[in-house]
Amino acid sequence: MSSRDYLGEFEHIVILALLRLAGRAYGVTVRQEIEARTGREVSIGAIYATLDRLETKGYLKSQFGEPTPERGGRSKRFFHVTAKGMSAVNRTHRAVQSMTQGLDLIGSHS
Amino acid sequence: MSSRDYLGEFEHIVILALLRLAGRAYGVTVRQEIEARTGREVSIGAIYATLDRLETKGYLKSQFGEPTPERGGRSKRFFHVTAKGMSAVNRTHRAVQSMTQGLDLIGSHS
DNA sequence: CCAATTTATTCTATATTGTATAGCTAATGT
DNA sequence: ACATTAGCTATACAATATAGAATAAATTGG
Repeated sequence: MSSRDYLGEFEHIVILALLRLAGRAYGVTVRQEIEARTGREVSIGAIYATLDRLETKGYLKSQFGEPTPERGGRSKRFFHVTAKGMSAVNRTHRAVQSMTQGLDLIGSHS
Repeated sequence: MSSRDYLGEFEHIVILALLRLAGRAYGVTVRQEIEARTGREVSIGAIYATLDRLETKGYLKSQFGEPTPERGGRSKRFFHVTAKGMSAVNRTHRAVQSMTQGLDLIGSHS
């Protein structure tokens, strides 16, 4: 466990997107999922930079997929969260949770 | 609402500490609260830098308190969260919440 | 097979956050 | 006045956030 143990705000969002996209997570879908869920618009460059950083830290692994039978376009790079990545999300979650405990914030009850 | 609408990871933790400390939040207590709740150790400088930035953004306000009847020492600078700051926390919370919806993370059920 | 089109990734550059250490100030007590 | 205490400021640097332009790999039409 190195000095920077918590996920950055955006790293957190991105890794959650990967978890919900499960097997079909790659740049474009990650971006869509974030926008669809939160309404937040992010550049595709921001997504990849973050994915790369997370992979470097060992929180993600990626592999290129076979070309799909669609129109055209380069092959997708699929990402998935590693066990180490899961610990990081959980750690981050626990921290916020413990600080939130007992406070009355919107969406915090039930 | 400017381009950077979400609280950074540490900003988030700090502002939550202020909320739970209510009227008695100043550098030292904020640091203690974070350490007590999360076990995370941060330098006092990190705390102030973040408080200053949040205040600059209008998320916090501060004022110096009267000297206390204790041993000695400089007077405390008390911080409180503004309405704008509350929106920011809530916005940040909602984002994570919406991305977490339905996922099975530790501490996410109940 | 070549050019155009499509989808996706990589590069690069900059602003904002995270974080620590050292140094400075304002009270109090003697 | 001086030492001691508690707390705040200054500064510097590393890591993260973010966008835009450039590049690459497929597919299809002619």
